[in-house]
Amino acid sequence: MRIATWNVNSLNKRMPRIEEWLAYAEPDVLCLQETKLTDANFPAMAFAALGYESAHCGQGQWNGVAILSRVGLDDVVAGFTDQAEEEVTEARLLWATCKGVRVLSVYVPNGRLVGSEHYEAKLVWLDRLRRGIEQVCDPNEAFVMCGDFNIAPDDRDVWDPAKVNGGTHVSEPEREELRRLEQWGLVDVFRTLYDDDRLYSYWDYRAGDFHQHRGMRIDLELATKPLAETATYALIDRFARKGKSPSDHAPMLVDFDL
DNA sequence: ATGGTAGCGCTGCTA
Repeated sequence: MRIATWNVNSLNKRMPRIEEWLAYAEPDVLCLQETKLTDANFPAMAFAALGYESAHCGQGQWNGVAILSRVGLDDVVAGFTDQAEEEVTEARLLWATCKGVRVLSVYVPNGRLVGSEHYEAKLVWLDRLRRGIEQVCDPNEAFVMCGDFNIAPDDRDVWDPAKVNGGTHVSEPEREELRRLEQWGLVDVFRTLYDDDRLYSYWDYRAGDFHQHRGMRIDLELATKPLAETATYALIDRFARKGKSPSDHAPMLVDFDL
């Protein structure tokens, strides 16, 4: 079972590339972030024509998360576990079950500058999400949260920890939130397969960062141990970040032996 | 060359 995640930075702009990528990467499940669409404008029919059921949680101009699946898509819910659907104002969380695997598509707030109100809100947001996971999920079940965490787990996951984003994405309180998820029972699946540095998933559009390979690994799949132990292969597809009109993120996929 | 882009949507915000 191939489960992928991709911050597409506008589904409208990226649709041709996404359709091309679905055809050659053939994920069973694809989590999307930053669709920047309302639900009414989400192209469910186009995905259905490619064999994918889909669900979307959008607000329009910003954010927006989706899950595509060709192996079933059940129990779709948006938002925090302690939040009624009508209270979901920021479209950053979408849950579903795909062939027995609980999947969460997640777009963590950016945080902007360390110490800013946005940074503090990011930490509160992460804490609320983790507490919800601990209440609703079981570390012994098959569960994977996929998406743009806006946190680089380790210094080897960034080109220069002193120069990125005014300190966000690499600060200790943010990384502590990741470690709390790990303490509960989640595993950064990519790191069970690769130890190397300089394996990035995001490069700023500005200053030729992609071509200078000034990037960060902030797109993650965190899986419970029983699921993570079945992982046989992972790939951050840098090819999909090249060429005309790419997203600033590459897609990542993981093969689980299910 | 000491700044650089991209998307949304129409002015500046977000990343």
